[in-house]
Amino acid sequence: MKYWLMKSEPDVFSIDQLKKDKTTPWEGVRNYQARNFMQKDMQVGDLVLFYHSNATPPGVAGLAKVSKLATPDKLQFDKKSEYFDPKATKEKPIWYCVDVEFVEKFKELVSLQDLRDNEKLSDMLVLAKGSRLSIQPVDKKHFDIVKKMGGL
DNA sequence: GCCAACGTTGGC
DNA sequence: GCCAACGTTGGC
Repeated sequence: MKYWLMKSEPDVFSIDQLKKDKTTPWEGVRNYQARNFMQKDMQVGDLVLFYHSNATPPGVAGLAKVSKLATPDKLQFDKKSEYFDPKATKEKPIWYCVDVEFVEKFKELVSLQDLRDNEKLSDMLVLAKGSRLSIQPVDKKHFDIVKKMGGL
């Protein structure tokens, strides 16, 4: 069982939306490192810190879990989508996404500042300077602390 | 809206 | 393979 942090802009897709939808394909990732995590490392049941980026304030909003192994991201074939990739073919897809299922929303958002203020989290990837990766592995010890900070 | 940091592209 | 130019992310 592994642990992850996945970023989403709440204006685009929030944890409340995920709660409503129950599950969603994590489409639109167009970064190779992030794709590789989904395609190669994620297993069904892995737990996810659902992070709101570009928010006021930014931070971890709750928990989700991987509910389906990676399959080709269908938006890469959709000419009307902003995520269309002309180099991708059905035979040789380039982009993959897992399905993510709602688990629980935190009682209160654990803000980026809250994470920074906790010295036990000082080596968390999301706190590293210039860290833009939208999907990151998280140590179990960090996951447990953040979960507790979120009141779960 | 600004801009630092990082990723990608493409000419050579 | 190098690297300048460009594009994107995401905090502020």
